[in-house]
Amino acid sequence: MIQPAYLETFLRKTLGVDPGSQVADELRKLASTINVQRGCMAPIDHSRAMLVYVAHGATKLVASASRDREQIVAFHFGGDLISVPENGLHAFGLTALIESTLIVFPLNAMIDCAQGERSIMRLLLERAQTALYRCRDKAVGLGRKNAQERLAAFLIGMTERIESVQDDSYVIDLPMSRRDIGDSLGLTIETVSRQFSELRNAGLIETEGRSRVLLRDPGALARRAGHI
Amino acid sequence: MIQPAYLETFLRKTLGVDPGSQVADELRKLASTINVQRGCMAPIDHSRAMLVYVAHGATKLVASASRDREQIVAFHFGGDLISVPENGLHAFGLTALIESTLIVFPLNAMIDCAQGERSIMRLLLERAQTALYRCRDKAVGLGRKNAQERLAAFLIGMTERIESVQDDSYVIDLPMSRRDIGDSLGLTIETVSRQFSELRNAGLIETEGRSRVLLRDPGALARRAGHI
DNA sequence: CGTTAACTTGAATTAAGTCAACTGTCGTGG
DNA sequence: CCACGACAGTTGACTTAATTCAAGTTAACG
Repeated sequence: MIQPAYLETFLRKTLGVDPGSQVADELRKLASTINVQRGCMAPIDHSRAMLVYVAHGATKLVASASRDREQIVAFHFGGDLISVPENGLHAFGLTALIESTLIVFPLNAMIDCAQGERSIMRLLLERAQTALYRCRDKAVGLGRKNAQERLAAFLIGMTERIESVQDDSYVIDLPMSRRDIGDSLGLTIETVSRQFSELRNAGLIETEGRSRVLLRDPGALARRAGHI
Repeated sequence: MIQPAYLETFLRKTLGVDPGSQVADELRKLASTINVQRGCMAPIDHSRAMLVYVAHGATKLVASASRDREQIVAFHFGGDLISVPENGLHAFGLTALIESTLIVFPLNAMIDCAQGERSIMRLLLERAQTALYRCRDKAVGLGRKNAQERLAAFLIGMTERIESVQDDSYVIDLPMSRRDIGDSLGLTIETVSRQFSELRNAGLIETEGRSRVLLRDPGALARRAGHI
């Protein structure tokens, strides 16, 4: 079930557009709000670049390097803006990790109609920069870090994005599976599992069930992440 | 020796700004044009994000994962725009591969003064998207491709950017060393060398001296690159 | 409470890294 | 213009981190 309010909130709060303005009207025409169930791929037209706003939920942006070799390029959470490229070297797909509401715009049409609005252009540019910086950090991890450093960096990064504090140690409820973590870190599911065990044995983390992780010593974890 | 004309050309041709306008004047005040010798790091203030235009030359953007583990995040050539982040998780440095002329702007100040100009904002956004897409493709390679696929993809990618045709086969003069290629592909110098030899033995490429590569069978090379 | 899929653990394999020796290229100075 | 030196690149032998294959466990859901 789609809350039409999501689009209005996005226009007003995120883009800072006057709901009565002509730009708002044009953007409403371009937008399609979709609800995607856990594990389902968002039905996105991949023949042109799209801009997706995560109104609510969590998603993964997956590239297929080839048959059964997938690389998760980024995870996204409520409030994030995702730029989904048209298919090029690799095929991209956007999949919901939990039930999510997404607002989808054709990127170029959206820019055409927003280019007069300073606040929108500025926001898009800032978000693109953030995505670029995150992607670069990911590249550094994939290129030059070992399995343990990658997992530690992943946990630290996730904590910054979905943290909730509980008696002086950070608690995160990961919406993604071990397979997703592996596909994001360029590792196999088994290696991810072994590294979880090592961090657990070292007393740096605890786990509860499949998804909950408690960071018992964030400082030590950050050191293992190989951040200078 | 710095050609002052570079800045004017950048303002007029790349940004599409009227040289007599107030914006042009403000941008001139923000810009610093520097000449960087082969192998030297550009003297950039890393306490804030910078935007660098490569007026002429070739550069590498390097992140230090930690002592003697460097990851090259991107290569750039004349006409490219680079967004150099302020130091965060990793320390970044921009180094010239050959003697280069760079025009450096503080990113935020530049956006402040350009945000009224549609063409500039649009250009910056497009360039940021391109950088993001390239970075994602790099992440896919680093996460899910083997050494040979990485080198093949690298050669194909470089050909698209610095190609010159010579009797029906592509010829590229790589401005970077084997070490740079390794640091970009997340491999050691020895592995890069072995993969060059394999591609050579397979008849897909020939090499002349240290830097020249002839692509004898670009189609087969692209197939080895693992592009779908 | 049972079933299934997700996760974990262990043993064997492999791709890439490391260490070490050798060779080729390129720039310099005789 | 050639010879030399220094460094970049290549090749080989060995090591290792992560993958693969194969059993177990455990968590979550009906």
